[in-house]
Amino acid sequence: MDHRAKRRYEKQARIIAALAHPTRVAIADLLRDEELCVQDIADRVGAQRPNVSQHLSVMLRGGLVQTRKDGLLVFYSLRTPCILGFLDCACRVLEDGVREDAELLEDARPRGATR
Amino acid sequence: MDHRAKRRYEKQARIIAALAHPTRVAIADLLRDEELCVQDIADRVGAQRPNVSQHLSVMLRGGLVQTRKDGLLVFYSLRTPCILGFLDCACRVLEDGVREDAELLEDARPRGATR
DNA sequence: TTCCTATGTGCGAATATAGGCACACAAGGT
DNA sequence: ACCTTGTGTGCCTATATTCGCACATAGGAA
Repeated sequence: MDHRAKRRYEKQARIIAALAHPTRVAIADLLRDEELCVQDIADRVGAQRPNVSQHLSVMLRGGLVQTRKDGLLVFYSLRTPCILGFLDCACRVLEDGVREDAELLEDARPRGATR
Repeated sequence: MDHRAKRRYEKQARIIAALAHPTRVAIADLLRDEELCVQDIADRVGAQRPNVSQHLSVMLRGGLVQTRKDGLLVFYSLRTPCILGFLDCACRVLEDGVREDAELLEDARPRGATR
């Protein structure tokens, strides 16, 4: 593998990893169409401030979010909407999985069986 | 946060995490438009068979790839093309980052300076 | 058939990395 | 002076990653 390609894969993986955590997925979903400060995110996610702050710093380092300071508060917002495509694609993968499982069950229950 | 939503975020994060590694990004890029067996992937990625096999098992468990056995070989292929959207979006994030940095440098070099 | 090779995968151990928690501190508002 | 907000630090635990080795399987050759 090319050395330049290797570097690119590392950077891409770093960005993807910035979203590879349940709390960070929840944060991205919260920021779908509004900007929020750390305390609000912590309240809605159900985590503690330092924890949320750390996750936000990971997402900020990855370039997924941007900040806007307003007095005492720091508002976070998504930097590009295509990040939501991650979540939607993940949902599609999940849907494909359940559809496949459903088809397997169809085969096991040939006709008319209700239970 | 709702308990059901929490579960969904965990599942989404698990799928995203299945791609959050340089080697796995490289594998997804290799499988962009062709199916490959483990040995070929190992050769092109520059890793060892057991290592690639483990990464593929992670991607398989996450539902990102599917397998097709043909005699001695096991061919892996992407299960849904929207996964490539992950990579493309990651590239866009990177591009936005360099564009932003370039703009900052523009401000620092007002006019006509070449070096 | 028997032997041999190639492929893929599971297992165990060592290392590296991430997550979570508690605390303290800086900045800004009242 | 006091409170709120956000962030940094240190510590511990859990998980991920890699490697070497061994094993099962499938195909070909003698």
